Amino acid sequence: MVTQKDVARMAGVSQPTVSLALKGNEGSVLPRATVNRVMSAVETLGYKPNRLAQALRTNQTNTIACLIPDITNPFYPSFVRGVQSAAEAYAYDVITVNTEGSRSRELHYLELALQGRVDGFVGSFFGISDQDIQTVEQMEVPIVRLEPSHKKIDSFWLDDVFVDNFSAMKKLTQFLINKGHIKIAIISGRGGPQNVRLSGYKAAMTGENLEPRMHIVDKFTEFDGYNASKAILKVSTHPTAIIAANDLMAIGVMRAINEANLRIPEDIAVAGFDNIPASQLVYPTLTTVERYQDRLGNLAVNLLMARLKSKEKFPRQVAEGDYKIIERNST
Amino acid sequence: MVTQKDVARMAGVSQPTVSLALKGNEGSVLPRATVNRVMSAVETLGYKPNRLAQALRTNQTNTIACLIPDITNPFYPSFVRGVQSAAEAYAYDVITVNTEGSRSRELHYLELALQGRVDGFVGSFFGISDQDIQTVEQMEVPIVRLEPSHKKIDSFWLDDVFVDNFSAMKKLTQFLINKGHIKIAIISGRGGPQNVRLSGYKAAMTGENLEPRMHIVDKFTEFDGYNASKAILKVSTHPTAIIAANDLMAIGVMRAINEANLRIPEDIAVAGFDNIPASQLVYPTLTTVERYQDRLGNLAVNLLMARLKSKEKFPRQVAEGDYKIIERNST
DNA sequence: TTGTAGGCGTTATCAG
DNA sequence: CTGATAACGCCTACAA
Repeated sequence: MVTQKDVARMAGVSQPTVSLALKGNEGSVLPRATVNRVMSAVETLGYKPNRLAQALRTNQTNTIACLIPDITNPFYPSFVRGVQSAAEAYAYDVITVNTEGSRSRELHYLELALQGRVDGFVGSFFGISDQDIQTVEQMEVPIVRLEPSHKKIDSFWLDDVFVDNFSAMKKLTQFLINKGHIKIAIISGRGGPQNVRLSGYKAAMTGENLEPRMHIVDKFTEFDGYNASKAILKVSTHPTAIIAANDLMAIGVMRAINEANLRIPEDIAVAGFDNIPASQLVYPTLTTVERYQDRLGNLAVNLLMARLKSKEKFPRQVAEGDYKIIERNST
Repeated sequence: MVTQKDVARMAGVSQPTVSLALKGNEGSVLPRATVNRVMSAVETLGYKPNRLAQALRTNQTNTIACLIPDITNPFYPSFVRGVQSAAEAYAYDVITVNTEGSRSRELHYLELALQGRVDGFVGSFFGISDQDIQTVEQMEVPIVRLEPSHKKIDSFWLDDVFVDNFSAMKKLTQFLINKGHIKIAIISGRGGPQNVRLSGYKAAMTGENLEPRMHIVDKFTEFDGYNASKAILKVSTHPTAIIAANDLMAIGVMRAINEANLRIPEDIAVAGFDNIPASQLVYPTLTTVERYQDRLGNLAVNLLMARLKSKEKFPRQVAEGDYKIIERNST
């Protein structure tokens, strides 16, 4: 490994001088000539700074961790992508970790910071509830969470980015109502973002004096959507539109409708949530809600960097991301 | 940050003794009592070893980099997952990087090793051609590539894992032939794995004295599959089966067939390659080839670890992964 | 303008 | 059995 010492020897200067020359101070205390000599030595030797040593000395690793429940869940890769590209712009590395959404694993990975491995966190913390905030506060590590809604808490370390799932689902429901649908059912789970979406649906329906038809499921796969719709379609007064709280379930809904020999959207309209890649590959293509996860990733990193670059604590930041109803052929 | 010094003070020993106690030598030179005192101090103080400092000292970071072209490409997440879970078992961290498949970015990220940030690499190197091997050799960093076929080269640092794309596609084609198809077309690109698959198709067809019908495309999206099939379907003697070199294109093929008011599989059978999540969400579900990417990820990490754990160089390793024809409703 | 000295937290090699 | 001591590569005073 080529070190500053090697460079120093070659340039005929001392090692600290090399260090100085490399950081290229604009007010440069060093004379041009010296800097040039050092630089050409760096060049010919192929010196690369050892970032571990830098980190040990400066106490910052230029690395952040990105925690997500599961990289194979189609919602996350583009968030990760957004995080990585933003981080790269700041010359930061990203360690991506699958937490399985479990609290213990989330807490476990937060220890990466205590081991001096990362400077901060970005990601989706399902497990860490508001009562863990104390723990987090005393770790004194900046964290930016990806949340389903605006949470009001006090903290000097926990920032949030969020998309307003409530109004997104409210708007999606309203969109169907405006299309003339009266009997609109929803299939949704109770956890995390899905619960918030459920409320949005309810708000839209009751706001128009329509009766909410809610079908609660435990898990959120295509299969769960399929099963739930089977039940829904059995009833003779079945709805003319079904909303699923995510695209995977919506695709299951579509299959059930197909098998019942009903047409989409003529007999029953279907809408989903998330705009996963598959949503435009199914037939008919699925109306859904885009959350611009890549931008959320960017946003999250920007908030994190604001903290990392600032020497002083400052109160919690919350940034809202865009969403958009994507109208396709299923409605 | 709690350091060994703090622990030492609390346990009434010197700092190096703490270091000794922690690594729990089985032949333990240290008396039980001392170890216990140290351990309880570790416990109460919540000491976590600073891995940067360890890395600086030992010259190994316990981190590997996973290079892939694009995390949003549905093929990769489960490979990454496999890599991460295997690495975790070895107590290694994984830094995942998107290279865009560009040679310059791949070479750039290989510098992570020179910066002392990672111990080795795993992933898909599209850009690094065989002529870069010299460069790689003199970096003296272990790399395990995910390759589309068995490549015979000499190296002490480059290992490969691969799935035999040639025989997989040959088998898939044979599968269709056995179903009675005579006129079977393929839509494929020329690059990387697709080229190998193309050869497999050709081998199967000529082996049965059937005329290959090859449609070469430049890119490999759903849209490209759609366009290519439009052309194919125009001809009156159109094939009774279409193979696409990946699932995304196959799904495009299915759409084109739908729009031509033909039935799948009665009029035309369709098969893809990769078993991406969407392939079982489309209607009808798509017959395709599973490559068990998660296992490949595991395998790759295992090969890498063999090198990292061994103090001596040894000749190149090549490991073959499984594949399987997944028969679904499109054939 | 440059070099010397000290230290970041750890491990390894010695004496004692 | 244990405690100094040095070293990993780098950065930051401060002194020359």
